[in-house]
Amino acid sequence: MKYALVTLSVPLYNSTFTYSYDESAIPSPLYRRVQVDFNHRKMTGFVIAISDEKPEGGYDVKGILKVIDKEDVINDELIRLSRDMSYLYKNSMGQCLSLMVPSAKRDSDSSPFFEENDFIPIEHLSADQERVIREYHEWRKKGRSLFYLYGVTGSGKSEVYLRLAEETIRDGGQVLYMVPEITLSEQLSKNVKARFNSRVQIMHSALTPSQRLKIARLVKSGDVDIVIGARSAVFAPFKNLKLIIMDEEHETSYKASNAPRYHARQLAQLRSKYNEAPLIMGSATPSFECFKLMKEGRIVTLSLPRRIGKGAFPDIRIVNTLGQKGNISQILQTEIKAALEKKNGVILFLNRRGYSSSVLCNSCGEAVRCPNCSISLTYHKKGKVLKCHTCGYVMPLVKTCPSCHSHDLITSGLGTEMIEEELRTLYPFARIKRLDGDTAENDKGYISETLGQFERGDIDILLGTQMIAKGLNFPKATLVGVVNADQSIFLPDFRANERTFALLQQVSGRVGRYRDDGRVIIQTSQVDNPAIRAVELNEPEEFYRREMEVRRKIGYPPYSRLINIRIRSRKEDKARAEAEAVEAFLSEYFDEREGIEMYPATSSLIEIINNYYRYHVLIIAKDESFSFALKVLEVLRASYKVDHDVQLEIDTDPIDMF
DNA sequence: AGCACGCCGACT
DNA sequence: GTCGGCGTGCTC
Repeated sequence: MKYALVTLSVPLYNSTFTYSYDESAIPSPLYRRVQVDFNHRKMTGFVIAISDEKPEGGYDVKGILKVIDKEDVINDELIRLSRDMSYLYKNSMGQCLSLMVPSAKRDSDSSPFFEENDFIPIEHLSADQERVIREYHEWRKKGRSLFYLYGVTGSGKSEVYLRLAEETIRDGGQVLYMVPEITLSEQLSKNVKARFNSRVQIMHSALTPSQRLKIARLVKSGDVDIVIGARSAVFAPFKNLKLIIMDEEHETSYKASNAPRYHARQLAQLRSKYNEAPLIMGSATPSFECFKLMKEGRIVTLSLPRRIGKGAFPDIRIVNTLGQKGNISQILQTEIKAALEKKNGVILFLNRRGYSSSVLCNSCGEAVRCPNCSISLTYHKKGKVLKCHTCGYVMPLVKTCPSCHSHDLITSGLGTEMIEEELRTLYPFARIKRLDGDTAENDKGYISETLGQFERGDIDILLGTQMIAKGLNFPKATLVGVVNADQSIFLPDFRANERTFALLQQVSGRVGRYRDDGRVIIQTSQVDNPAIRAVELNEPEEFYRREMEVRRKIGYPPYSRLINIRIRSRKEDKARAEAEAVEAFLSEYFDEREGIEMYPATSSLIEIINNYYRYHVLIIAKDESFSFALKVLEVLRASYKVDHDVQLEIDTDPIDMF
C-alpha cells in the first residue's frame, strides 16, 4: 500500500488528507486529480505528495476511488504557489490549488483554437524604446528582476514588451503576458498572434474547463511560448517561465473579487522569484504601491516620457457643471459639433449605466430601494424597469412611492441611457452607439463589433462606461468627453483621488495617439479636486507626491497594508456579534503591538446585500508588522470557531472597502 | 462547506 | 408511533 497526500477544495484550516492506493492496481496519482470519498461525499482533489509510510494519528485511511488524469496537471511550482498564496490570503491550500486547474467536471470537448493571422509588420523602435531596452539589459546584468515601464499612453509600451518577449523566447524561455481584461485586448492579441504565430495561447474567461485543461497541457509541455491572459493566467503551469509582463498594472481587475482574494501582481512577484524570471509591470498611471517602490529604487523604473510618431498630448479642458442646464455643456456641444463636421470620432464616457441612478419620492423623500439590499434601484428606461446593480434584482417601474404611496416620483442622477437620449436629440443625424454592461450583456461579439465599427468610422459618437476607457486605440477619434467625473471623485474610498486620476488619464489617452488635434473635455462640479487639477495641468508627478503625502500622514497604503475581515449573516444580530467577537479575539494580540491598528467592528457601507447583513473589522499594519498580523490571522483560522450561519472572509490588501 | 446524527414537536 | 425541524460535530 502507498499513501497519497490529497488537497481538497474545502474551507477548512487544514485541507490536506491522506488516502491510500495500491500501486499495482492504479497508475501513480502524483500531480494528478483523484476522486475520493470525503465524509460521505465524492470529491475531486489533487495529489501533492506520495509516501510509503502510513500516516500517524490512528485514523482509518480511505482508498482513492479513481485517478482522473493520465498525465500531470500540476507541478511543484504550483504547489508552492498555492502554499504561499494560502498563507497570504488565508484560504486553504486546497481552495487555492483548485483555482489553478479547472475542476473535475468534464464538458463539451472542443479544442483550443489556433488562428492564422495577417502578418503585421514589426515597427521600428523610437529612441526612447531603444533606450529602455538597453537599460533593462544593463539592470538585468546587475541581477535586478523587478521593472516598471512607466510610460505615457501612446509611448509604445507594447512594442517594448514584445521585443523583450521575443528575446526571451529566442533563448528558449516561456513568457507570461498579463492584461487586465482580454476582451478589450483584441488589438494586442492580434499583434501578438501575428508575431509569434501558433505558439501563443490566449486565456480568457469564455474558455470552457476542458479548453483550459488543453491549454494548460500545451503550456506544461513547453509547446507554447507565450501565454496572454487576464488575472487567472498567473496560474499557467509553465515548464520554463523566463519573463512575466503585467500591462496596466494599476488595474483593479488584477485583484480577485471572491475568495481566495488574491492579487495577480502579488502572485506574479512570487513566480518571478521562484523562477528567477524578471517581472515587468507597466502603466501610464502606476498604483501608489508600485510608485513608492519605484521611488525607493526597489523596482527599476524604465521611463517612456514621450508619445511615438505623430502622437501628441491632447488639449484638456475642465468644464464646471455647477449651474449648468442639461448634462452636456455648451462647450462640449460645440466641440462635438465641430468633430462631427470634420467626420472625426467622438468618445463620451460616463461611468454609470441605466437612465437615472435612483427614483425618489418628491413627497416623502424616500428612494425606491432594493428589497434584498440596502441601496436604491437604478431606473432603466429600456424595458421600464428598476434594477439593483448590486444583486441583479429587477422589477417593473413603480408608479407610486412604496413608503407613502404618493404618485409624485422623480428621477435623480444620470446614466448612459439618459445621455444617449440627449445626444439623439442634439445630433439627430449622427450615428450614435452606446456600449455598456446593458448593451453588451451576454454578447461578447457585440463589444468587438461595436469597437470595429467605431474604428472604421461607421459610428460617429461612441458612448460608454469603463468598457471604453481602457487600452483601446482609435486613430479616428479626436474628442473625448467625460460627461461627469464626480461619480469617481465621490467614491467613499480613500483611493478615490488615485482612481479618478488614473481613470481620467486613461480616457484622455484615447485620443491624440497618432495626431496632434486631440481634445479632452472633463465635466465636473469639483474643479479644484487634486486629481482633476493634475489631469488639467498634466502634472502627474506632483499629484503622486501630494497624494502620497496625504496617505503617509493618515498611515494608509502604500505606507501600511490593510487586511479587511468581512462577516456576513442573514441574521443581523449574529453578524454583529460575530464581528465583535472576532475583534475581541484579535485585540488580545494586537492591542499592545506597535505598528498594528484595528478599527472596531462596524457595519459595512452597503449594510445588506442579497439579504446578508455585513460587518467588517479592518486591520492596518505597518510593513514591519504585516507578517505578525498574518501569523495572528493564522491562529484565527486555526482556532477560532465561527458560528454556523455566519460567513467570515479575510481580504488581504483589499481594494474596495464595501 | 456539506453531510450525518440526534434530539424534540406535530402529524397520518 | 415516525416524519422532519435544525443544532452539533466531523471530515484522511
